Amino acid sequence: MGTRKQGQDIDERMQMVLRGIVDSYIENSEPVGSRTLSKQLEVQFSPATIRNIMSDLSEMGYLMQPHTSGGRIPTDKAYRLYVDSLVVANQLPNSIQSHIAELSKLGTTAPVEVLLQNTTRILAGLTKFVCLVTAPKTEVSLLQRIEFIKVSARKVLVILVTKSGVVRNKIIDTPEDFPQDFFNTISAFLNDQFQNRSLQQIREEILRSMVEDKERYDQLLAQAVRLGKKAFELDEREEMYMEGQFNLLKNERFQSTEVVQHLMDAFEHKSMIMDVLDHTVRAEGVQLYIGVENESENLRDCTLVAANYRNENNVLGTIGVIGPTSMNYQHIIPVVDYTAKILSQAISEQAYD
Amino acid sequence: MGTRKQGQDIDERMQMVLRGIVDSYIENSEPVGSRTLSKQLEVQFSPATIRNIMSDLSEMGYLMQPHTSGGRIPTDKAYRLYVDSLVVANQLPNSIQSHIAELSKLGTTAPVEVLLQNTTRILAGLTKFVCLVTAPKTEVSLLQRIEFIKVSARKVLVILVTKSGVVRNKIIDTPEDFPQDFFNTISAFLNDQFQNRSLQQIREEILRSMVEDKERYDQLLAQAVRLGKKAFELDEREEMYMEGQFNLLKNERFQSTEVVQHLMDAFEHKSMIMDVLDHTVRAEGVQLYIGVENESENLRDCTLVAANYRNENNVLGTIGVIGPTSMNYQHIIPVVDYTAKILSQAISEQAYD
DNA sequence: ATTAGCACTTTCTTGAGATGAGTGCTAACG
DNA sequence: CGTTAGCACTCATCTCAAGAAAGTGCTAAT
Repeated sequence: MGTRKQGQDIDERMQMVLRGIVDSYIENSEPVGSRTLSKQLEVQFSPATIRNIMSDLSEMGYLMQPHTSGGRIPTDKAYRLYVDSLVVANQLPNSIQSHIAELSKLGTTAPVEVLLQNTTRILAGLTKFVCLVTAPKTEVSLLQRIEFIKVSARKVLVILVTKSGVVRNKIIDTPEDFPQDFFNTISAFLNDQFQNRSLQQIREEILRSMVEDKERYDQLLAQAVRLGKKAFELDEREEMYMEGQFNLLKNERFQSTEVVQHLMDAFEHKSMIMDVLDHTVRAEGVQLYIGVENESENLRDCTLVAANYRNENNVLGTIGVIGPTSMNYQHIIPVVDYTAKILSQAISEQAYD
Repeated sequence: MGTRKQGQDIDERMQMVLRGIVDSYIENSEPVGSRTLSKQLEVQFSPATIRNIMSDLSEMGYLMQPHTSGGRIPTDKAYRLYVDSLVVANQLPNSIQSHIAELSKLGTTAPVEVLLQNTTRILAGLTKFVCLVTAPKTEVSLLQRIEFIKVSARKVLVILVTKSGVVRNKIIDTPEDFPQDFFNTISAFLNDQFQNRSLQQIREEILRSMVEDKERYDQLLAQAVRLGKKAFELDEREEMYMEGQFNLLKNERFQSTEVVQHLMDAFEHKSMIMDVLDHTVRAEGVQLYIGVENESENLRDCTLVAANYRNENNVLGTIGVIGPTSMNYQHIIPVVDYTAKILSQAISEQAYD
C-alpha cells in the first residue's frame, strides 16, 4: 500500500482512526500509539493496520510525532477537521444550562458591568479555562443620556449613558468657570439633540456643525458644541473582563512553562486580546480559532472559542474562552454558544427603552 | 559558645551574621552555609565560628534548615528583626521616583478609576510582584452629586458621584412609571439635602426621617426619601485593582507549585484580599505582614507590604504588594511608600471642590 | 573564645543499564 | 491485494549506584 491516492480525501476508516486519536488525546493529553488505539476503537483493526493509516495521516499533515517513537498527536489541521466534520456538539446538560441561566435573573436589576462580570465568572468556572468578555463598544452604542457634573472651577465630569446600559465617565477641562446651571442647560441641549444617535454619528455631526456654523452668534450653542466635542471624544479605554487565568496553571496541559509564559505575556496586554476578539465580530454563532489559525503569535498553542452577544439591533460584544487546542470541543462549544445566547437575552431584556 | 545567655538578646556579632544570611538569601534565594557566609562578610570569622553563631540563632528561632545539611534560611521572625532593626530602607533612585511621579500628570485629568488602575500597573511593574489597590470606600466618601436617569418604565439608573471622585451606578426599580422630570426634581432635592454628607450619614438620616415623618403629607418628599433610600443602599461591590499576578510565576522563588496554588486561590476571592488590605487602614506609613503574621492562611508564605493613600481629610484606600517573604525589603518598602504618597497627592489635587 | 580538622549527612549530578511503548519494514496470510 | 504478524530499532523514562559539593556537629588544638 503506502502511496495514498493523492492525499486529498480521507476515507471513512481514516476518519475513524483520526477521530479516535483526537478523542483519546483530548481525554489523556498523551500521545496515542497504534496498540493503544487498536484496543480503544470499537471496530477492530490490528495495530499494524492502524500504523499504516496513521502513517498516511501523518503524511497528510493531520498527525505529528513529538519523538520518533512514543505515539502521535493531532495537528491543528486535525482539530479543524475534527470540529468541522468528525463530531457534533453535545447536548448541554440541564444542570449546566440552568447554571448559565442564572444570568437572566441578574439581567433585570444589575448594571451591564455586573452582568458581564458575572458572565465571565460563570464561563470561567464552567470551562476551567481563561474567559474573556468585551464590553459593548461605546462607538456604536446609542446615546441614552449625557450629564455634566461640575467638580472644580475648570473641570467637569461627563457621564455618558448608552442604550446598551454602559455608563462611561471622564473629566474634561472647561475654558471658563461655568456654573452648574450652565452645564445643565448644555446637557439638556445635547440630550435633546443627540439622543438615540450613536456616539460615532454624534461625533461626526458635531464636527460638521462646527465647520458649518463657524460664524454662529449664539454663544450658548457654540459653547455646547465645543463641550460636546470634548465629551464625545473617542476614549481608547475599551473595557474587557477576564477571569480564570489561574485555571490554566491548574490545567495539566499547560505545565510546560513556555506556553504559559506566552499566554501570560498576552494577558498583560489587554488591548492585544481585545483586537483578537474584535475580529470575531463579523460572524454568527460560535467561532473557533485553533492554534495557528490565531493571528496572535502568543495564542499559537491555544484555541480561542468565541461568540458574539447582541441585542435586537446590533452585535454588542464578544465572549471568548481560551484553552489548549486539545480542549473538549464537544463540551466547550455548546457552553459558549448557550452563554452568548443567554447573555444576549438578558441584555436585551434590560435594554433601556 | 554553646549555651546562650537565656536566648533573649542578640549581640552585635549575631546581628551581623543574621543580616548577612538574610541579605544573601534575599539575593540568591538559596540556603546559606557557614563557609559561603564567612567569605561574604566584611568582618572575617571562620566558618566554624559562624557555625556556632548560626547554631545559636537556630535555637532562638531565627533560622531553620530545610535539610540537615545544605545551609540555613531565615524564618519569618528573622525577617521581622531584619526590617525592624537590621537595615534601613534605601534611598529611592531618581529614575524610579520619576517613574512613579508619572501618576501626578494623570491626576488632574483622569477619573479616579484610571488613576488607581495606573497606580496598580506601575507598582506591579516596579516590584515585579502582585500589586493591589483598593478603591476609596464609598461608605465614608462624601456625596458630590446624585443623578437619576430613567431607563425604562419602572427602572431608573442611579449615578452617585463622591467627592473622592468615584462614580458608582446601579439600577433600581421604581414603584410607578414616573417621568424623567419627576426624577430631576427628586435628585435636585437629594443633592440639596445631602451634598457633602458621607453616604453612611445619608443612609442614617434617611432612615431617621422615614421613622419620624411617617405621616408626612408631602407626596413628593416621601417619594424622594423612598427613592433615596434605595439609591444609597449599601452595595457590597467594593472595587479593587489587581495587577501582576503573573509576575509571581516568572519569579524563581515561586516555582514551588504549592505556594502558587495557595495564592491563586486567594486571588480568586477578591473579597478575602480586600479584607486583608482593610486591616491596614488603621496605621500610618508602610505596614509589613511577614509570612505567618498574615491572618490569611493563603498568604503564610508571602509578605504583604501595604500603605494607605488619603486626601487631606481621610484615609481613602490601600495599596499593597504581595511577594515572597524573601523580597528585597530595602527596595520594596520605599517604592510602596513613595507610591502611596504620590497617589495621595494626585488624588488630592483633583479633589472635587 | 576561636579555629582547624574530621567524620558524617544530604542533595545534586552523572552515567549505565533496564523497561516499555511505539515505529517502519518485510514477509506471510486469507 | 488488503490485512496482519513478526522483528529489529528508536527513544523517553525509570532506577540505581557512585561521586562530587556543600554543609553540619563535635572535638581538640591554639
